[in-house]
Amino acid sequence: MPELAEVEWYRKQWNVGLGKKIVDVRLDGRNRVFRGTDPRELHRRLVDEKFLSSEARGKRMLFKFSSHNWLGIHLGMTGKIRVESGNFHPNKHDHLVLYQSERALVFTDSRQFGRVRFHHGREGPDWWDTGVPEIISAEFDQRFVDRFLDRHRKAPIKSVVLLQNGFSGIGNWMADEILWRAKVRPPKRTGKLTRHERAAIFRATKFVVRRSLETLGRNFTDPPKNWLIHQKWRREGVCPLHRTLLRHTIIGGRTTAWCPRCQK
DNA sequence: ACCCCTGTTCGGCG
DNA sequence: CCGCCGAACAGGGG
Repeated sequence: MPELAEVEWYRKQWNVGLGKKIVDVRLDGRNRVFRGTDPRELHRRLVDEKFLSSEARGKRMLFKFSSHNWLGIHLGMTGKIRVESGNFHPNKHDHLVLYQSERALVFTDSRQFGRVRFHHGREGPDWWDTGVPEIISAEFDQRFVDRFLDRHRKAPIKSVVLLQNGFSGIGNWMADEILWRAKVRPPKRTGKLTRHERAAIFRATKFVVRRSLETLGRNFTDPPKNWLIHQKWRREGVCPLHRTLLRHTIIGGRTTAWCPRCQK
């Protein structure tokens, strides 16, 4: 599921455990989700430490613990974060469980495309600061977008909006939502976009992200009824504007829905 | 049985 | 070396 707005919602699920100590950790270090990290160190260092804070950037999350311990989580396609009771017993896909006295903080991921990273150090993990601006920040402006688009002239715009180096946190449904709102055809080569279309893509990106954070990101409620996402997966999905039948294509290996009437 | 998938990474190709 | 694309990862759901 998770794109930036859902990630934000998942991140907050563990907030109920803020300020409380981790009393035990359960994990299977051989699991793929721990690739590139040392799960034994994670286990050893987190026990007895307090959960202090968390933050999200794009689709990534960072959880901070006392004594300079940091936990990074990426949910991949099917990852989820939730809270269970203190006597919770993990099931097959519950790859990481942080027990506190009153609850269990659980990371689960059936397909194991997600990832858990651990870092110990006063400075915080070097993999956290990528230099890519958050879409809601002021640094994500028209100039940044223009420069990014210029670097990918040959690719279809749909693929470019999915690149995390530029459009941090945008995933498949948000990309389609943005291009539909900007009235741009997803297969269009990025280098063929007019100045006007680039501006529309920039504005639509800001808008879709902001509104998604206010709905999905806040309490997992649906985005507005007149958004494309509600039609995109329907066999007979129609454009929310004037009920034209949507067209479906594969772009960059991803299912893409768009309105042949609105999008040029 | 078969095909689909809201993500990322890697190898091949041009 | 760079940019682009398809495959692979792994499992559940339609």
